[in-house]
Amino acid sequence: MRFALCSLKVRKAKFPMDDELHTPAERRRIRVRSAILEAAERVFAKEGEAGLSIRRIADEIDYSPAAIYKYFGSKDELIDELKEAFFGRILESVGQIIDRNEAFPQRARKCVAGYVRTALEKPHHYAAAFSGTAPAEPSMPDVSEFQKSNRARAFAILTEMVDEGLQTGSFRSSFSREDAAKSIWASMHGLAAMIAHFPNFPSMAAIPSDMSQDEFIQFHADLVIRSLETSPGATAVGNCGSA
Amino acid sequence: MRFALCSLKVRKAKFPMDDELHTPAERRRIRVRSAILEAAERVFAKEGEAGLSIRRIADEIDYSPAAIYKYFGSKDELIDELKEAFFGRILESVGQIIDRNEAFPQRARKCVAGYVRTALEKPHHYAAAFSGTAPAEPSMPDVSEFQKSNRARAFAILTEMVDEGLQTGSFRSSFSREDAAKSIWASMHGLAAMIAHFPNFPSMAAIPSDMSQDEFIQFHADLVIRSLETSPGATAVGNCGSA
DNA sequence: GAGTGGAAGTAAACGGTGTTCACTAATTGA
DNA sequence: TCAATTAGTGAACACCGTTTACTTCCACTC
Repeated sequence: MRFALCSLKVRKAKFPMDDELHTPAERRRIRVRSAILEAAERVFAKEGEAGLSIRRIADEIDYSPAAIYKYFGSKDELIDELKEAFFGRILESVGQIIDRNEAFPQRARKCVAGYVRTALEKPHHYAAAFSGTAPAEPSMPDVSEFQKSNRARAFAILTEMVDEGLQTGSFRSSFSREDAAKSIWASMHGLAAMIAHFPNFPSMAAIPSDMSQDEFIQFHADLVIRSLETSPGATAVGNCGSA
Repeated sequence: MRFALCSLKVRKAKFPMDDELHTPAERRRIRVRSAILEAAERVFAKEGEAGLSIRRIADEIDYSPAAIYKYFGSKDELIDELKEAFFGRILESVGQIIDRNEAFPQRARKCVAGYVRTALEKPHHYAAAFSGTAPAEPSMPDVSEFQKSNRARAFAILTEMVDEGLQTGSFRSSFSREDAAKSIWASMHGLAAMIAHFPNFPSMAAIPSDMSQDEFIQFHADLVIRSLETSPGATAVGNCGSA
């Protein structure tokens, strides 16, 4: 009795939604799945993407490598989940900053600096999240699927912030909200990527800097916001408050 | 006769400097070495870092995989050389722009835009050049070694440009030349990395843009330079000349 | 409680990777 | 011409992601 009907994805049981997880089997499944992700997280943070292998994860939790494929379709799928969770953490951190009761341009600066700082709490993760030439279309099949991703939500937050800047007159009215937000994103991503790549940027071999990394992040954030401001004469550029 | 004296790197003959390459053996060695690099280049540009394997290169030039190790110490060493050559191309392109006879702020903008555009002629290369958490100290042992690298020379060019901006009064005098240059570098790297990762940035799933990619590069470059200007009132932001 | 269907988990294998080693073939210099 | 060095090779090692056939175990129905 070996018919191939419905043969694709026979093995991998579906992951129970988190609204209800009554049966012991489901609870157990969630526990094992989390253990895998946590082990992966551990290895990843310590040794980067290169050091992360299915066999290594399996070792870490005393499982066989094949067992992991009962919970994740592929290594990429597993790593994508790590990245998504990581972006969730950045999102949360930036969200906290943006919700604070503070005057606009200063809040915007802190928002940019906060993104970079949070991103760099796990340099390996950040580097990996943007590594390689990436998901053009196929991996993001559905529009609504993308809008639920933490990347997209982070971008939405950024756009709202730009909107506020435009409406309060802090930012030049000729800028489109989306394009300005994308430019900000590119600039702050650039610094984060730079530091993730050169661990002690802005200091580099033979080109030391008199700023600490944290001061430079603030400096860069000031400049990024300054580029959009209506009259950037008297901004905070130069004095580098760190929080 | 199997003493271990001087046993490290016995096999790999040293690569002849390019000042004199008289003997046929040396010429031949250079030819083979170049063939390897060209094959690697070919595969890399087409399939990215993931598709590049020693065996694949060997296939391409009808050699055995082991032969390649007579010319390169490791795969990483080979790839590093590809990256370095790639940065050389960016450097040359930006250098051409910066040498043109043109008014300052406009030239600076074109310089930034030029970096991004040239970087993206080979997206795979650019993504790879900054992939992973990178050479902290060990791979850049010598200061003078670093200063000869194309990365360092590119940075030097950027610093000179900032200097010009400071001296002509285009840029705010309170900025340090190095820090301003590093901020610019981070911002333009950010856009390049973004496009290398999302091939049709600034358009993304569900968030289209009314700008073409080239227009957006110009727009971003305008903003980056604007962030440093003394009085950025009447800059070119908005009108997106593409060359 | 017995039995059954399906999920959990595993050992072994497949085809791939970077790299090394012992070896032969070719080239060079004296 | 002969010795020494170099170029090049095939086979192997240790690893990788993934699949397959298999056993074990659990939950549910009769």
